[in-house]
Amino acid sequence: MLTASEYARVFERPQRASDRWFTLLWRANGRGKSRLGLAISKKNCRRAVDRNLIKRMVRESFRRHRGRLPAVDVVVLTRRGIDVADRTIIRESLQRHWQRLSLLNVEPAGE
RNA sequence: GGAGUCGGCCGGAUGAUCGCUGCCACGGUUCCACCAUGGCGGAGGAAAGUCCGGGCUCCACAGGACAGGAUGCCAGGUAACGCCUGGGGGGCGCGAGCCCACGGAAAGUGCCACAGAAAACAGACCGCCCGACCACUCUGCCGGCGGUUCAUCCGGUGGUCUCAUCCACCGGUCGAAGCCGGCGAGUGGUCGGGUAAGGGUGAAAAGGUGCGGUAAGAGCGCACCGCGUCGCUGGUAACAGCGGCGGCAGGGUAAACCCCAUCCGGAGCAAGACCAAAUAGGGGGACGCUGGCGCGAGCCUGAGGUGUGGUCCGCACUGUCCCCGGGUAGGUCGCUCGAGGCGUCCGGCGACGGGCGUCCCAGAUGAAUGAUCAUCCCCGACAGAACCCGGCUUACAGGCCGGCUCCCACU
RNA sequence: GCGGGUGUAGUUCAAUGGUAGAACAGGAGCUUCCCAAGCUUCUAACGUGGGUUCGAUUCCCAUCACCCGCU
Repeated sequence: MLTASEYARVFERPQRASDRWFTLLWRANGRGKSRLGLAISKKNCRRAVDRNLIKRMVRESFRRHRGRLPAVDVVVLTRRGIDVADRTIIRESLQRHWQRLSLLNVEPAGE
């Protein structure tokens, strides 16, 4: 996702799912493919190195699961404690999120 | 071999596949955008903290002064600095070496708790010394009175045999106790003076040590050191050395106010420049409209139009078109060739400067480095560019190189 | 990117450069048949590291943590 207005459209009327590490907000976009947005707050993750690392991991994981996802705009938010979590745990958490998202029936993007 | 100190450097490596991103080339459609293929790149020594200094951009500005802030031994380096280099001075360390906001307290103001006699301006609590007086004590000295016994000594006379010796007597000398007077010493007290050596308090109380000197003392005198001042010499200078003179000024604190010298305009790439939808509003022009008022700009009124509604009534809204400028969303530039890196030569103790050669080495903008696999090792710390650069500071697994110092052992 | 503020007992706050204090909380005791309240008493702190000073919570520098503002 590229612009502030696209993010705002998701935050306006999102569907959501969360676990200990991440909160995912999504909304159908009617474009025929899924798009990713990141919101890694400085409050939950103080060091720039950790924020960049999490963004890389989310991007890579999204890239590998993208083919099975419905046509939604999804925004990934972090929760507190993410900066001290183990990498493999974060990776598994992301995989569960994508699998769950791919099984959902997403209603078309009605305004 | 051990301990230490200073300086420099590295910050996992290699390969394969799938991805992300910038530029270039050639294509896919004609340009842009986008896509494909190929090539070349793609986080740090601190990218960090934002503590200083500059470049760049915009705003302001004749010059000066005040206010405010910063800096503060000297010289140099630099675009500049609160940085660096070299030197001086002080402190610490056996040493290599390390540390220092290191101008001014005879311009003024403030503060210095407790203790102490006294904390800033010269004084004096104890003590020491001198003098006077009073009281007491005492051995000592002098003079007078007194004068016993013994011994000594001197002189005389006599005896024994001249002398010597011995004996006796006389005189003198000496002389105990006691009394009187004077002197002296000591102790205590009062008063008057002289001292700042010593004691004690403190972080700090009118230089230090020694000798002389003195009633006791004192730079009172002298020597050395310290201080001040003058001169000479060395040094660009800070400063150092030597010599003369002065016996000696006068507490500390300026990271308390302050004084002196030097420097500083303000903001920051979200600076700034440009392009520019939709909606509302501003300016200008043209056109259109029932009636009324007005010379006119215009005002009032309705009609007309749009929406609601099956239709009428009703209700709500309302000139149309074109141009201009500001400007929001959004976008483009600024944006990386630079006080640049590497190599080499020259100048300089050095920081650094100069010449030549060579290289182009991140430029994102919801913000790029990841995933999987293989091999190796010491199994990988602190940590992610956001306009750029020079410093400082802070964080950091492990490792490499070099200089120097101290100790131990052996040769 | 720029700028400001605050760190003191377990908590909330004070304090001219000269012994760090108050309230609440906690412990012990008294009081009560017991509890509460009350009374007495005790414990406990200057974020960290340097420097200036005789002496620093206070002054200066650095650093760490937290909070806030502008764009």
